[in-house]
Amino acid sequence: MYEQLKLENQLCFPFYAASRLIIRAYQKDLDALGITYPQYLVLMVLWEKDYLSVIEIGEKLVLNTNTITPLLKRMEQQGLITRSPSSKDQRKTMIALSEKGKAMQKEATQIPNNLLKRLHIDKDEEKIEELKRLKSQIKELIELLKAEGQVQP
Amino acid sequence: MYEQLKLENQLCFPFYAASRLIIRAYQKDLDALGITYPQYLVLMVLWEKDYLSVIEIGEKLVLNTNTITPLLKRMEQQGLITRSPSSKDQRKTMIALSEKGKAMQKEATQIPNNLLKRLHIDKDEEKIEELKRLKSQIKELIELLKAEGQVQP
DNA sequence: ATCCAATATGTCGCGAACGATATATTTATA
DNA sequence: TATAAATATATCGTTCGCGACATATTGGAT
Repeated sequence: MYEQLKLENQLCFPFYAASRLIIRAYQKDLDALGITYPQYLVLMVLWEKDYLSVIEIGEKLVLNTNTITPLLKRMEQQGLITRSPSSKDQRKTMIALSEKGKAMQKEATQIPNNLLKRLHIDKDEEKIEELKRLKSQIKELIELLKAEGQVQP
Repeated sequence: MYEQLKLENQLCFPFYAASRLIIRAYQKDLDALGITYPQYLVLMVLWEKDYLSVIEIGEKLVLNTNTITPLLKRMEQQGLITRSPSSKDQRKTMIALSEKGKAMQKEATQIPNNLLKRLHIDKDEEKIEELKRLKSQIKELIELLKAEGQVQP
């Protein structure tokens, strides 16, 4: 009984397990760059658009300042980024890529493809298309979850 | 340039974000029970099959002993489970549900459905079917990722 | 001008995750 | 039957995530 409480039948668990397994699969490449997975995410955000506030980065990664601030401080210590108050609004801490942080983009280009290689599907167009569709569906779910989270209690 | 490094185009990020958003959506129900999300997962494993070794639980949740041992100790302190060495193999620590842990199953039955309610799709058969298919696809990916992780370096 | 709510960031403490490593017990092998 | 290899668990240190709370700055409303 309580069929709905079997791990097998849960929606939540596959996401939890897949997320960690993907991060593990990335580990080797990230170790080579000397960064962690969340740090990699921050860099990706900044490679796309440099000079953002703490909260702007947080919005993109769905993370709060209590997670991001210490993360960014560690990245500053490693010389990947700089943190400086905005001249327009003294409350804001603006984040900018350092030369080291910028240079790392080139080294990181192969990381997404390496994951596909590790899964032996980098030549499998059909499988890659399937993953793209999967990604789109998950994005829809994310929007649904975000909307729910903003409902007033 | 470096189109493949946009957060938008990453496969990894949707899983990472979705996983955390789902856990957040569960939070209210878990708070009411006084447990965390990983603790909820451990309980689900034990509700399905009681009296398992640390490693057996770890295999189901894709977690190592360095994560699970402290987790189980906290659960023991809360009186949810008991930890005792196996008589057959003194190396094994066997985990069993306490009465409190067993009783919690009944209180937890509505948790999975509450998530669907929060997303306003609990009556939407079509959407639920879509999520089931999504779950199956993610499970396939998980198997692929697990197999990769076991390759000798 | 003054006060107040909103906004932006940071701090603190706890509970995961996980790599590296240690310890104890069992099993296999010489 | 010694002894090495395998197995099961635990410990330690670092980095997240995040709830709760504190601090500082800004933009309005009076």
